[in-house]
Parts: sequence; structure tokens; C-alpha cells
Amino acid sequence: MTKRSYQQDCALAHSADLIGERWTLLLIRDLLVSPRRFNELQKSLKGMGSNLLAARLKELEQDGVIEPYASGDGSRRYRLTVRGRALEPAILGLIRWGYTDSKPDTDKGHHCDDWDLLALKAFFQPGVAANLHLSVQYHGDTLSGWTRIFDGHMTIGLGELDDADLVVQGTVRDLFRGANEPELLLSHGTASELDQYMQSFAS
Amino acid sequence: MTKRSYQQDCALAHSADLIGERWTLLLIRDLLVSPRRFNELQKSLKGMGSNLLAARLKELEQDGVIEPYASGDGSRRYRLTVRGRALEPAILGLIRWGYTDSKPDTDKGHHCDDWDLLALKAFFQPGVAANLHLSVQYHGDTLSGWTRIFDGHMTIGLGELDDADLVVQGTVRDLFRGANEPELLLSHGTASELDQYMQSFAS
DNA sequence: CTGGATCCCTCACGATACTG
DNA sequence: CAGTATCGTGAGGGATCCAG
Repeated sequence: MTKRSYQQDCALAHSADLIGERWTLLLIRDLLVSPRRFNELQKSLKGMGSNLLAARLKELEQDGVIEPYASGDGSRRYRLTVRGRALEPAILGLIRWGYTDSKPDTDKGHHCDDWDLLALKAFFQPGVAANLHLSVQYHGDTLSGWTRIFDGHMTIGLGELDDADLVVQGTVRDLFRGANEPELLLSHGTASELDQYMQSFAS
Repeated sequence: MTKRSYQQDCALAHSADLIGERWTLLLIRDLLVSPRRFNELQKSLKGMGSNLLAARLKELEQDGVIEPYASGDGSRRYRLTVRGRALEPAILGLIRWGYTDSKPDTDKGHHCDDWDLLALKAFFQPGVAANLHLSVQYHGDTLSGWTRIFDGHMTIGLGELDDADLVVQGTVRDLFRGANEPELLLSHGTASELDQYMQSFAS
């Protein structure tokens, strides 16, 4: 069987042929935060059948968007290729668009804290943070992640940073939800650094 | 019946709920070029059932992305709302991504010349054209369109401009396909202006 | 236990025909 | 021209089973 296609000679239709099918965009979102194992993806993409997940992974691999690899502990993981990573600007654009009326907390759907790291990056303003060099570690209940601002760029990831300037005891959402008294969550770093950090995101 | 949703508390999932279903992105692409009538959309979206098109139009209207209106000649047309127009940056990003390996002309799928106006805008570089003020009219076999560069922005549209600086006898694709001798297509305007124009697009 | 493959049922989609 | 009605097909959703 061959994949269905829009059969349109148009760059957008071609993108949609590759990443426009159901679940694909959300799958790539997860991989933009960090490489993942099959099971981790399944946990995040609640409602997606395991057969579909396997099929999508295979299609994306054949299209050169993702690639499997053996991670350190011997387990199979999936990560974005260079071509896949090139989707980030477009996806951040869709996040910005969707955020304007998505009203976090009113949706009451499934939620993973690490998605918020990507949303944070979507609203990061390079101009404001041109000369900022700041690493922030988040310690949530179930998982840890970090953001790093350097040379006008922001990078994000899961796990533990060993050189964090700020350490937040809570999630990204905790921090911005309590934006009036954010320093309550700070377990390491200065309030001034935290203020600079929060100033570098739009609205 | 209620629309299916990813039920994820995530801005990208929310975007995907609104515009992630089959054909929706291509439908919005067409409306980004110009408001359209039902029939025009049907012609462009070959393979999409008319029932589906009607359903999508209704969903998008309810979600505040598009709106129907009575155009001058009394016929019903659909156009993007402000919220719908805000999708343009994200869609241009997807066009840029899809273009890198879509190889126009090798696809041999359905093609409408007006899609190329949007692709042109996707590769427009505001920085290069910061002080450029230039309107270009394209006269294709079946349809006419134009681009206007002003104040670092590009706008596009269908139909006839009455104050075009350059008039190209051909489509956008004709112009860039014959980029070695583009002035052959010029029926009005100078070769110097044309050169400035073509310099303001990436790669 | 992870990383899938297989089956089955349902509904979204695609094609066509029909109506105001 | 602008849709609605109908219906067959296949993609998607959920459970279960199997291999390393």
C-alpha cells in the first residue's frame, strides 16, 4: 500500500503530505523537546493506537524526518533528523497561534509539563534577551527540564543541568501562573536574574 | 455530533484541533491569497468531496477562522477573519519547510499559479527589501495576480493592479524558471527594477 | 518490560448524484 | 452557483497478542 497524497504541486501540500496526518505534528512536538522511546511517546499521545504510532514512526523515518538510534542504555529511541529539526520554526508559529485562545488550565485535557518548555521557546524574544546568558532548571513533581538562553538563542531539554543559574522548584506553568511572586519558587539564583528571565518572553 | 479533539492541554494540540484535519490547511492557503467562492475552492482542492468542503467551511466559521460574506456581485464568498489571517506566518513557515525538497515541476501534481504568489511571499526577505517600493503584475494564461513590496512588507493578490511598476507576461514560476533571462518576460518596467525585485527573495 | 504486530469495529473521508 | 444526500471504502481507535 502506498501513502495517500494531495497530489498538488505546492510546497504546503508537500509539507502536509509528510507531516499533515493525524497525530504526526504532536509526535514531532514531543521529539522537539527530547528524543523519546516508543513507550514515552505512547504515554504522551494518549488515544493513539500503538499500531498507528509504529506506522507514523516508520513513515517519518522513510521521509527523513526522524531516525531511530540506540541510546546509551541500549534502548531504542527516536530523534529528529536535521530536516526534522528544521520544522521547529513552523511548529513554534502554530504554538503561538494556538495559544492565543487555548487558555491553559481551562482545557482540562491531558497535559505533560515538558510541552510547556516548547511553548516557552515559542514566546521567547531574542531581541530582548540579546545579551542574556542564563540557564534555568525546573524541578517538577514527575519530571525535570531546563532552558538555556545564550547568544540570543534558547535551547531546551529534559533532565538535570549541572550549571544552572536559577533553580525553580516547580514547572514552567507553576512559575508563570504565580508571576506576581515568582521568587517563592526559586531555590537557587537571584530575583534580579529571574526578572530578566521572565522579561524575555512575549505577553 | 461533536468534533473530535486531541483533548490535550497544549497550544499545538489546540491548533491541530482547529486546523489540523485533512484539507483544512490547503483551504486556508487558498484564502490567504484571496477570498474565494465555494466553486473556486472546489476547483483548487481537487479530490475533496463537496460535502467535506461544506463541512470544513462551517467548522472554520464556527471557530472564527473564516467568515462568509456577500461580495460586490452578490455572490457568496469566504474570507479569513483577523484570527485566520494570523495563521499566515505559521503557514509560510510550513511552505519554506516543504519547499526544500518538493522540487517544483518534478511533482507533476495538480497546480494553480496563484499558489506561487504565496510561496514567493514565504521567501521574501524584508531585510533586503527594507527600502524597496515595487509593485509587480503577473499576467498568466488563465489568471492574473500581483505582488506589492512596501515598507518592508509584501502583500499579494489576484486581479489587476493599476499602478504596477513591472508587468510580467507570465506566471511567477515562468519568471523564476527563466531567471537567467527574466527580462524577456517584462512588458513594462526596467531591468534594474526587476533585478532588485528578484534579489529580495531567499535562495 | 519494551517495541511493536494483528485483528476488528467504527467513523471520517471520497465520489457521485441530486436539489434550491 | 452553492451546497445537501447517499453510500462504499479505508484510515483511525482500542484491545490483545507476540518477540527480544
